[in-house]
Amino acid sequence: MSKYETRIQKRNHSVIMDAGLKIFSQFGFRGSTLDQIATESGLSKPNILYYFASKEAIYEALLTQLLAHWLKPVRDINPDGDPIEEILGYAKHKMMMSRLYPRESRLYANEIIQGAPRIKDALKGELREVVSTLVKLMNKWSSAGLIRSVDAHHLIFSIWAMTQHYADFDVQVQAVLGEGDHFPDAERYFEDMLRRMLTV
Amino acid sequence: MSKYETRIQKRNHSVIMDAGLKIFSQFGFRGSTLDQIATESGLSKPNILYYFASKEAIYEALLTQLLAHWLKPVRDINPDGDPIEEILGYAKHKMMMSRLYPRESRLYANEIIQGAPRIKDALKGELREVVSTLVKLMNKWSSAGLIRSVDAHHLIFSIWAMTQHYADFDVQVQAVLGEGDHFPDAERYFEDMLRRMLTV
DNA sequence: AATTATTTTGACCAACTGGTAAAAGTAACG
DNA sequence: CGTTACTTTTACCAGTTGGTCAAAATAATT
Repeated sequence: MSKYETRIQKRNHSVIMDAGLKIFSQFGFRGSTLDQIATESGLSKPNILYYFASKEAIYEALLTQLLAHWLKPVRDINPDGDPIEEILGYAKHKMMMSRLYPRESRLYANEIIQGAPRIKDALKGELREVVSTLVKLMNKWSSAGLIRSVDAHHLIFSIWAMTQHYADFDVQVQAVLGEGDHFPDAERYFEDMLRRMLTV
Repeated sequence: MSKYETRIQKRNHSVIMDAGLKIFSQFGFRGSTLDQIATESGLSKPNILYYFASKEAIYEALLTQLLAHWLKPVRDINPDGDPIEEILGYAKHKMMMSRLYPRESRLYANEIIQGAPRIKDALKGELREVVSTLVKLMNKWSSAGLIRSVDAHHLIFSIWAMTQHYADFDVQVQAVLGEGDHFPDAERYFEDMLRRMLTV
């Protein structure tokens, strides 16, 4: 039932996804061209269209893959773990993803900024549902006096905003702080912030 | 010395800037076309190019105007005012700008995400300088025991990240929370967060 | 080795892109 | 009213865009 059977298909499929990620994350959907993706992947343009039906198909495959990758750590939050450590663990994981996969972050940011024309349904469905579950858990925790009472939705937004910022606005961060790895300081600040917000 | 003398020039110049802002903020520079801007502004394409030398010229004019608009409230922070209220005032002002001018925010975000090819110099110059001044002021305040000792750079980043988020990721916020004005709740959460971070 | 299935390429296309040139239209002004 | 300066449009262009098609090249299977 697998769609990509031969080793050539497997390899080229992933080569194209890689190239697509690099190009789309830099220029957005409309700003990217198949020629760029072709050059980047080392394949010819018709060859790419042999593996993907269209430019849009590559982009959508990337978004789908991304959203799954994105939501997993939220789902992995353990309702029976230590509340503060669970939330901090998620936040740190998200920050690590920003450091290791900034292109994914930028691809997503590009899509959202432009109104999420291709994943609005997933946002209103899957994402909303996952967030809703997490919010209920947080509210349970704060009712039980395990964390401070905060607006759970906006707490989650602040985690996303911060982690996303260090990936998407990297150029700005580097311009202000100078070139280098600023994630250690960012993480320290971020953890302090969350502990202050969550500690009763 | 003024570049736009006649009333027709004034009107059309601003009509084009408006249309450009709308289009560029939605699709980024490469994803936007002069035809779109022409349609949006109600002028013909050659007529637009009578007022601006090129597509890029419109875009750059927008960015320049934007950055000034952006940095002003940072410069307006009063070193002799009450530290916490000054910082909170700036943060709230920035949040208000996100609510009132989300397109400007998105235009900027688009530019930065794509590596800031056209304003990197301004970031390394003007922006860095303004931030540097503010950081020194904050450090002075915390040395004097007026605010808690925090990493001033990352505090500023967290203000930018949060405010930018509610403008740029509006679709996502709406998808998660449902349609409506979520700024009041956001502001309440944000103020609480900053007070927790800054209060000794 | 021959046949079949898969992969790659080169030539091509219609639609769209940013931008130009010149002429026609309109406003300003003495 | 006539002249001059400004504004707008029409027609156009060369380069790029996403995508197609049939043929050639390669790999897999018998």
